Amino acid sequence: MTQPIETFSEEARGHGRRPTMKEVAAVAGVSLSTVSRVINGGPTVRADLAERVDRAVELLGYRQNLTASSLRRADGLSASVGLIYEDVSNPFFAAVHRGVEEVARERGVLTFAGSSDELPERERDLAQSFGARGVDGLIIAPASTDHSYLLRDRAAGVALVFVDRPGRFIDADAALADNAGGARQAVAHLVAGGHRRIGFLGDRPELYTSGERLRGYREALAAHGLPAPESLIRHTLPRAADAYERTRDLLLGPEPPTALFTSQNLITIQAAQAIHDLGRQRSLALVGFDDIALAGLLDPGLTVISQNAAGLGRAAAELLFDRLDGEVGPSRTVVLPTILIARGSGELPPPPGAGA
Amino acid sequence: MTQPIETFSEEARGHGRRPTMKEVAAVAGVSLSTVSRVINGGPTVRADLAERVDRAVELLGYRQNLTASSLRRADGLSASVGLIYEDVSNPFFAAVHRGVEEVARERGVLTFAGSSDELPERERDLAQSFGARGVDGLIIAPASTDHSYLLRDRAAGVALVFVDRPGRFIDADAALADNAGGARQAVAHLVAGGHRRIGFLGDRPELYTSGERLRGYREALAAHGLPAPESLIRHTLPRAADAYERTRDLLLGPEPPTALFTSQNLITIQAAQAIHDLGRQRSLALVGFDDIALAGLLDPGLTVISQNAAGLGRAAAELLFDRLDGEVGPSRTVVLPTILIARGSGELPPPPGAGA
DNA sequence: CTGAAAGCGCTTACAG
DNA sequence: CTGAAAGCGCTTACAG
Repeated sequence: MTQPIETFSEEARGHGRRPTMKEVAAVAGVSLSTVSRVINGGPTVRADLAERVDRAVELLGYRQNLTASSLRRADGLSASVGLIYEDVSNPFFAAVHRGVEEVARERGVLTFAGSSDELPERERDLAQSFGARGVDGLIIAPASTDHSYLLRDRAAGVALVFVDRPGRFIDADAALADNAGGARQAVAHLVAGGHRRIGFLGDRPELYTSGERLRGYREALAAHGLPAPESLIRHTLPRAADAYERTRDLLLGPEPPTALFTSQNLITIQAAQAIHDLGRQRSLALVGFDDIALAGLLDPGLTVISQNAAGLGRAAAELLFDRLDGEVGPSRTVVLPTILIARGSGELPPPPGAGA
Repeated sequence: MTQPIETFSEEARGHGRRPTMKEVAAVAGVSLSTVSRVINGGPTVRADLAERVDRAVELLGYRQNLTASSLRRADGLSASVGLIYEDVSNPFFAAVHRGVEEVARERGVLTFAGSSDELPERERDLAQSFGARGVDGLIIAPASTDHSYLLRDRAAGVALVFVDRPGRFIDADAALADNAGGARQAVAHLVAGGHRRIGFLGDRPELYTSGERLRGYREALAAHGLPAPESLIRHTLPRAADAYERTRDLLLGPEPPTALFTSQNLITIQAAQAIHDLGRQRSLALVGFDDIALAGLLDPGLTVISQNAAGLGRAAAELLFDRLDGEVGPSRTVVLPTILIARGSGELPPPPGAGA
């Protein structure tokens, strides 16, 4: 393993200025107004003047200053939206980001992303920073538990949509997965496979998604007349990395489950590692929420509840643009269904003597 | 599986206005200048006036308009940087993003991200959009093959750093992984394990990283006196998804390799799937460039060349902020080392009769 | 220390 | 159709 290497090469850096519209006007020999009309595709400019402007733009390498433009513009729009979520490097949020971007791009709108690290104060800082930069809308996967601070921004005309988790203490549009339904699918699947002791491994329970998935887990057990003792339920605190230890606790405890439902991609990865290290990958059933790369290549393959992350991003962006287009109706919540993908780990039977 | 559900609830949306500094001044009974001084932490404001301003800010819910602010500011800085890369949903770039954000955050600088989809024209559009919004700097993982279009932006004072791949036709700072070195590590490892027919599966060869990794592959084979016939080399065209088919071509062809080096995370995933589907996971050695979640849980585990993606992002951001801090020296290239992580797939021996 | 005035780069009524 | 002027929300010399 080598050390970092630095190589050097030469070139002076000019700290010049960007040409202004005024300079373009001077070069083209027209007024500032005319240049503005040409740049903004105004309908009524004589062909030869437009031509002169275009040449001057080309010559000077002029680029419109959008911040100055939106400052004076009647609609005040900046053609940008802010996206705030927990962690850029979580593949789930990356896919949400992708979905938002796809829709925004079609409208020539730029996406600014920032991660909150699950810290309420960082979420607020980011929302404020985006607001101070004049974004037209905000898409937030909430970390904080009180979003009333956003009421002012919305009153100021900033469109607002929540994704993955709804806002709290604010009534706003949201795009959510069917978290409880997905959890019910997972548990029902394990019950159908003969399991009666099914463990739950989740995030901090205050998190909306984690709470909903726990609710679905409990509902499904109740629907099948099975108990849900607290001894089968574990929460990772404070980070998903703890899932490795929590899995060991559960499996090495006095009354271990015969199957495990893990509520999130990073937790599933840790749990799978722990199960593997205990040599239990063929004797403990596992269903995880969120699909994961390589899940199909494990032996057995990893059974998952897949949510449509890019779809959530797209749905959130569509809700947002509806508002920017003038939609003034009551707030809407879009709930996307989940899919169970059976690959083997969720179909392992309980050991002969277990259960009942 | 249920249909998407929409639920409605009620609340009127106010499309009001954000309070201005002028209004704060009126409420506080001071001049605009004084408010500006208080907001920007100016040194010389009488305590009681500052107090009145603070109260007015609180009362009105005033938030500074940063676009107007940077428009008039002497340094013209906007405290934001733009990040352009191929795909938000590729975990490698997500980790780079994360690294950039960590460093930017420490300086109160916001990160705006956009993906180029590997399209040169989209990269240019994004760079232009970011420029029009007044970013202080641009960090680019290049898709295009000619970056001279950025010379103007840099002349206008925009700091510029490339990450993962260097810029072309422009002399600029860059943060790169030791691509060729990592590939040499991979091949040397396989050769040491007894392999003499080692296949290469890479991206489009025009891509810098892919080209470098191919070069490292060839150099390592040459260094060990082994031939590198074209029949052992495959490129995915146009997308990594083709890697599945290319792997089959290679393994089912007339003179199949006994080991495979895959040059990128998405390609490795496809190749591993193909190898698995052919039932060759225990008889074909595999080393992939880039680490992947769950790689350790495969059987055998996946041996990889790991690059420090977050480190690349951090290094790029540090180069950028050095420039913004006034560093005017020649351009610098930081090269980060790679690490080989042996997990099993790269240590499989060639079959008894194979090779020389 | 404070305020009135000019001006950042643009768009938009308003005359012509 | 075109241009001169006002003004978006702010910062920054410049007087006082």
